[in-house]
Formats: sequence, C-alpha cells, structure tokens
Amino acid sequence: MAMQQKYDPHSIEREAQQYWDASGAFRAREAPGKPKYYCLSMFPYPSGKLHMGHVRNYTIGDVLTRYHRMNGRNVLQPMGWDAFGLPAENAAIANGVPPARWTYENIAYMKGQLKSLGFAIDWSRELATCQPAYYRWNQWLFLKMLEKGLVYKKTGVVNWDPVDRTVLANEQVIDGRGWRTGAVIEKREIPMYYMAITRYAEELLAALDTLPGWPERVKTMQANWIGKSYGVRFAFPYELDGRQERLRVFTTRADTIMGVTFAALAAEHPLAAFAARGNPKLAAFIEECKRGSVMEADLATIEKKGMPTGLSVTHPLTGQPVPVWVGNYVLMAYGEGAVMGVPAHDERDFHFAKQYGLPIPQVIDARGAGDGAFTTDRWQPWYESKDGVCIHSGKYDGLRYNEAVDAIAADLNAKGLGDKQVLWRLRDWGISRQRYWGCPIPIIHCGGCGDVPVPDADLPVVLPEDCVPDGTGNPLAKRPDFVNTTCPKCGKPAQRETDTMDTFVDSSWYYIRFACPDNARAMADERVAYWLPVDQYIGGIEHAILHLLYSRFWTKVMRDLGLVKLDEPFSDLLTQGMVLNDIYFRKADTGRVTYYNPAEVETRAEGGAILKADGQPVEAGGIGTMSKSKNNGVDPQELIDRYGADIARFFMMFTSPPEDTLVWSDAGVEGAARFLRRLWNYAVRFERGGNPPQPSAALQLRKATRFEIHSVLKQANYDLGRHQLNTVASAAMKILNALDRLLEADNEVEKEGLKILLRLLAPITPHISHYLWRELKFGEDVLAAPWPEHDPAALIADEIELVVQVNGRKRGDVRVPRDADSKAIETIVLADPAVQRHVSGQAIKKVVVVPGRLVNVVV
RNA sequence: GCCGGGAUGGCGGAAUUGGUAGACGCACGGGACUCAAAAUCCCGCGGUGGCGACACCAUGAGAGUUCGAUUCUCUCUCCCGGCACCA
Repeated sequence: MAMQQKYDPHSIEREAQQYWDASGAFRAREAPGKPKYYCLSMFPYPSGKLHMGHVRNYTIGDVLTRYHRMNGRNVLQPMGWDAFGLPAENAAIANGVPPARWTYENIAYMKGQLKSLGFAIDWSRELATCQPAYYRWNQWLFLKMLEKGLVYKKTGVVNWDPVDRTVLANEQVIDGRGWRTGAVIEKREIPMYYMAITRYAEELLAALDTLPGWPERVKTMQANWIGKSYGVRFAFPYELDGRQERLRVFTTRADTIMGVTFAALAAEHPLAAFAARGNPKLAAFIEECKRGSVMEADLATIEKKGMPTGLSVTHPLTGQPVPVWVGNYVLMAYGEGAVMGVPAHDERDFHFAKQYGLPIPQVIDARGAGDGAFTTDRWQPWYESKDGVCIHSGKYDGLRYNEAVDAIAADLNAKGLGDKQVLWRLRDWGISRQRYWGCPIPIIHCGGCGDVPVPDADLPVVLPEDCVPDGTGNPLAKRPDFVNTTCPKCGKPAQRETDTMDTFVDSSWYYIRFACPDNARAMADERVAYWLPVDQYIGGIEHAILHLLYSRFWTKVMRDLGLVKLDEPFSDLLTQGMVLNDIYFRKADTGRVTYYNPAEVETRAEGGAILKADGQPVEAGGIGTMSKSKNNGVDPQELIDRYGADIARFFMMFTSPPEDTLVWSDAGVEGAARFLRRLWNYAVRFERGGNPPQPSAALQLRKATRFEIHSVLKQANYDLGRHQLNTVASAAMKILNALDRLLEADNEVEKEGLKILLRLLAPITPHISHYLWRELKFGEDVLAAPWPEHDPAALIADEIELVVQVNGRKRGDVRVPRDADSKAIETIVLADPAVQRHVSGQAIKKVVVVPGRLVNVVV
C-alpha cells in the first residue's frame, strides 16, 4: 500500500483505532513479576457529552499511559461512569425522561466520543455506579460498617424548600432561595446516617507524609481540612432548676480565659432552645438564624448578630457570672456548638462586644508583635498574637502562651471542669440524601424492631429505574412498591429507607473495583493486590479535598475489614487545572436563575452581552469551571469532527501545562494542525529519499542538527518526568524544525531524528505516529518500540558560549573552550571590547563565574 | 470570612537548583509562489529613543535580600478552586 500523499486525519485515525481494537491492544492482563502501571483518570459524570475538561484530563492520562507502556510497564487504564447524581433528576424535571434512561443514553454517546479520541482504555473493565452489580457493594460495605459501629444515625441539618416541600442541595440554593420556587430556604434537622471518618482523622493526617507523589498544595489543603488543633475543652458550670449543669466549650486560646466576658451559643444549641421558651424575642431570633442556606461559606460572610439569653454561667476560674448569648456565627457542627467570648483577643468577639456593649478587658500584652497601644476603639492584628504574656490575669501574669495554657488547663483539671484536648475540624461524613437517583440505603424500618439491616442474601436493594422525579418531595417515598416490604426480623409489614447514599460513596472505591469488575461474589479479590495502588491518579484540583479524602478513608476501612492490603489508594496524584469559560445568566423576578451557554451569547463592542436567540441582554457572571449547572461547557466534538483526534489532543497538551487553570480559547489550534501536516509532508519527502544533496557545510549542519535533536530530547524526557507536557509538545516542534533545516539527503541523521520524533509524539498523537512508523518501515507497531533516550556524545561541543554581564546586566557573550578554567575565562572576558567599554576604567570589585553559564563583572 | 493556588508581549505559554526574560506556537505585518484564492515557504514582531551600532524601560503593585530576582522574604490588588447536599 502506497503512503497517502496528503494528511487525512480521519482515515488514518479510523485505521489505527481498528488495529488497536482488533488486536486487543489495551486489554490489561495481570502479569505477576512484570512491573505494572495503573494509570487512572477520574471517571466522568455522564452529563450528556464530553467537555473540554474531560478531553484535557483523559489526554493527560493517555499520554502517561502510553509513555509508560513504551517504557516497558504492564499498563492498566480503565474507564467507568460516575452515574448517579442530581443532573439526571434535573433532566427528568425538565424533560420528563426517567434518570436511568437519560443516564444510559449519555453513557453510550460519551463512550463513542472517548473512543473517537483514541484513548488506550481497557473497555472490558467498564463499570457504571448505577448498576446494581456495582452498588450492591456500597450497600454491603455500609452494613459491614454499621456492624463495626463505623456507621451511625444522628440528626443533620438540610436546606428545606417550603414550597416544593423538598430538600435542596447547596447548589440549588441561590442567595438563600430555592432555585425553582424562589422561596426562602429554611434549615431543617432530619435523621441521617453518618460514616465515622473522624475515627481515622489521625491516620488520614499522618499518612499524608507517606505520599511524596502528591502535590504539596493538596496535602496542605487536606491537613488544614482535617484541622488538628490542640486546645482546652472546659465547662462553665451553671445552675438550672436546682440542678448543676455545664456549658462545654473548646478553645485554642486558654491563655486568654481571664478575658472572658460572655459565652455564645449556636442557634441550634439545646440551651438556646431552652432559653427561648417563654422568650418570644429570642425564639424569633433563633428562627431568623435558621433561615437561609446551611453552607459554611454563607454563614461565614453573614453579618454577625447576637441576642442575650438572659441566662448566665459561672466563670470556671474566677467564679464571676458570665452572660450567655446566642450568636449566628457560632457553628453547631464544630467543637461544642458554643464558644467562650474574649473580645480583647479575638477579632470576631471584639466586633461582637463592640456591637452589643460588652466589656473588652485586655489580658495579653504582646509588645513587639505590633505597634500602637491597646485600645478598645479599634481592632489591631497584634491583639491575637500568641507571642505575648498574660496580664491582668492574677496568678497567670507574666506567663507565655504555652506556660499559661499548661497552668490554666491544670487548674481547670483540678476543679474537674476541663483539660487539654485535641480537636479536629473534620466532621463525620453524612451520607443520607433525600434523592431518588442514588444507591438505596439498605435499611428497613419496622414498627416493632426499629431500623433493621437488609440481610446479605437480599442484597442488592435495587433502585426502580422507571421513576420520573418532578421536583417535589422525595420520589422514592411515593413508590409503594419500593417502600412497602416485610421486616427481616419479625416478618411484619415494614418500610424501606427511602434515602439514598451520597454519590461520593460511589466514587470512593471504583478504582479498586476496576481490578476485579467481573467478580459477582466479592467486592475485591486477589487481582487488587497486583494492580493497586493506582500509580498515577489524574483529576481536577476541585477534588483536592472531599473525593480524595473520602477515597483514602474508604481504602483504610476496607483494609481494616480485611478486604484489601492497602494503606493508601493513590501513589502519585496529578491535579489538573480547571478549564474555565464565561458564565452568562438571567434572573427572573421569582429569583429563579437560567444560565446560557457562551456559544448562544454575543458580546457587544460597547459592553454587555445579548442572547443571540432573542437579542435581549444577559448578565455576565464572570468566568468559572465548565459545568452542567452553569451551562458553560464547550463541546469538543466540533473540534474532533473538524481536525481529528490527534490535532485536538496535541492542541490540548500544547496549550498549557496540565496543572494550570486554562481559560478556554481555541486560538492556536491551527498551529497544531499545521504542525502535524508539516510532519506528514516531511515524512512523505523522507520516504522519497530525502532532499536534494547540498554537500557544502553538510558535516557541520549534520552535527548541529544532532546536537539540537538530542538536547531537545533530553529536555523533553526531563519534562515528561515532571509531567510538563506542553513543553514536550514544543520539543516535538523543535525537532521537526531542526530536521527541516537539514537540507541534505543525509538519511542517517534524518532517519534517527524522525524515529525519535515519532516515538516522542506517540503518546500525544498516537494515530499519526502509528501510521507513519509503519509506513516508513521503522517497525510494526510504534507502541512496541522502546522509548528514545538522548545520546550524550551528540551533546559534546568543543566550545561553549558564556553570557557576559557587567553589574548583572547582559553586555555580550564570548565563546570559550569547553575545558577553560575560571582564570582563563576571566582573562578572555576582561579583554572583551563590550566589557571594557562598560567597565571604562572603574575598579573591578569581583568577577563571578558560573561554569557553563555566565560571567558577571562587578565594578 | 477561612483554606489552597495564580498573575510574564496583542494571545497561550518558556526560562531544571537565584544566572541571557519572552523558547515553541497563535495572531498580526511584509515578501515569494499563483490568473486568483487556499495551502506552502521566507523575513519581521515586548515598549520607548536612534538611520544604525546601541541605550533605557519591562515578568500584577510596592518594598527587601543578592554580584545577579519571573524565581526567595514581607505588604497589597485582582482572579480562580474548595468550604462538607454539584460532581
């Protein structure tokens, strides 16, 4: 077969993909003894079609997969679908289509898209989390955890839409109102199941040190999230109806305890509820605190308000009465749901005290940590410094932070009122969701027996797939065929739990299941030991905390249940930067918000933007992550249809480093297309026997070309090692440029260079590399070729160029022999006319010689 | 608000450990080829001044350390991600 003269991406891509399919090229098999490489990209939510973030994510994963395969590793790159979730229910509300059908149709379409991009995926391991064969193990492990006490039930706070009478996700609450109804949202307490992740807090924190392959920023974020703080937990005693009671608080600043002038309760605190009885004003205030969303970001930015309860407690050390307030900024979920108020040394307490006229006595002197004397007129940052000593604190006067905390904790302990304690910011994981499209929680509620686990033999509890949610209430609760059952214990009629699990449960162990997706009898088997841990995990930085933390937790739970022998699931982590795009929306009078895709919007020269469909203005919402909810995704299909997979992949890799945020623009994709066409044309000329001979200067040009190719290759291999793939793409361009300049029919250098180039490109543009490698008879399959390494001999030059600086400014360059010593270099440099001109008679203070790089003359 | 990250030409980005700022591309301008266009090839391309050699300015803003700072330290501005029910 003759080589095509013109580069036609679509035909060669089809051919290459057929070859891979037919030969089962990406089918991964366990090969004990052979070093494995498990490369995993975060599986997609089947939202409808791929967006650019997916293409970026999966191209990075595919590049690394193919690179390691060419380096001799036994690779596994699986793919699946994070198939449960809210958008399927939203689609049902909008279009009346059952979430199951919508989801499966999306999966089919997106799978076709992934295949057209030529990813080296082992599709035989494909799974979807909405399949009973998968989620039965969610249920099974849930029940195992329940047995071990790692799952328990308690109340939790949710967003309640009083009009639709339904629980809303945080995302569905906009400015404190329901997204569909515009109704003001209320906080509601309902019973939920929790996973006791806090029992693993210490290990989750400590084990971060065993993950050198993780980005520092992710480990820092996780450590801060887990939030280990050392402090003192103590109680304010008080008397209520003749009983001795205690109000417990936690503080990291026990050294300031003598400055306490009030205590503040969260609105949900039981003592607040007690005080509100017979106090309508307080009851109203507590109700007010309960309006709005449950999001911490909202809570943290609201205006700080408070109201006295009329109650007071006793200071544990001074015995003085301390008034008790309710504060809307106190979090029930953190610590004890109550805090001590030290206005002089805590910024929030300071403003609170100013607002409500509470005393602000200074008890810490941190001279040197800030300027200005202590004044209650305005807050100064040094008030919060731990580098001070206690004052106005009686027996603690003069003590430093650590000494004061020790002494105060000891005194509290002696009174039986408190002691030092570790506090975690991490909270247990509430997994109950009042939604239809998720994994059913395998519990049966029986009037006589209480909450009864579904027996193993009855698993899975299968979710009916024909429901069409309408946005009101809980859809499963409306299904008598699902709800009504019999109690496994007593056999009497009983009701199934209608809550489903958080979708983070589904994604917390799919990477384990990929090792054994076909095992119907066990959650995990011995194949897990071969493939796990994941050698390279790749996904968006937005998952830096929750998904990764839950996955780490889940792995440790499975380990402790004897299911796997694995401490950490992901050895190396690459956090891909987000792909952003403009956001446009309209807000109706009802408060309901509609988002418009930037493709449907036209920006006007005079500012502002309009919707193309109706010519009316839309509001600009800045830029943000491409997402279904903001409707600002870009469909990569157009790019693939027009240019083919290789050009799309090359462009994606070339346009920015994997870890950087990328604001989407297709400017530059022409450059990628041009490059691959040039490569093709070069290969065609090569096959014909190279360029016409041009003997003059050939030897030197040949040497210079080899030098260029091998130094670029050396750099490219370094860049691959640090996952900087954009410069690897640049390197390929540089090699082609160097080869193109070699205008002589020197087949040896051309052939060497082209073989390097095609292998270097094989992970990024696998189709064209596959085709040309075979057509040029370099071998049968480029995937089987060894990875290219640079030839050190090509990099030895007789002379090296040094940059010459005078006072740190570049003033020229000199060529010196490769082995010249500092003394010789100095002599050459000082004789240089440009240097003499700039030195112009001034005294030379010193000469800095950086070997192989530069010389700096300081005058 | 808290935690994490970022800012370099008109644009995407490069600069391995503090050592030539702007590699490689895009866009743009000029030229070659062509009846013409596309494609392709060649040249130019941070700013200011100068015919030019060259000089000065320049890596979000301001300060500091250093012979030398895009790189290290501090302060600030803006943007992005996360904040536990989006996934």
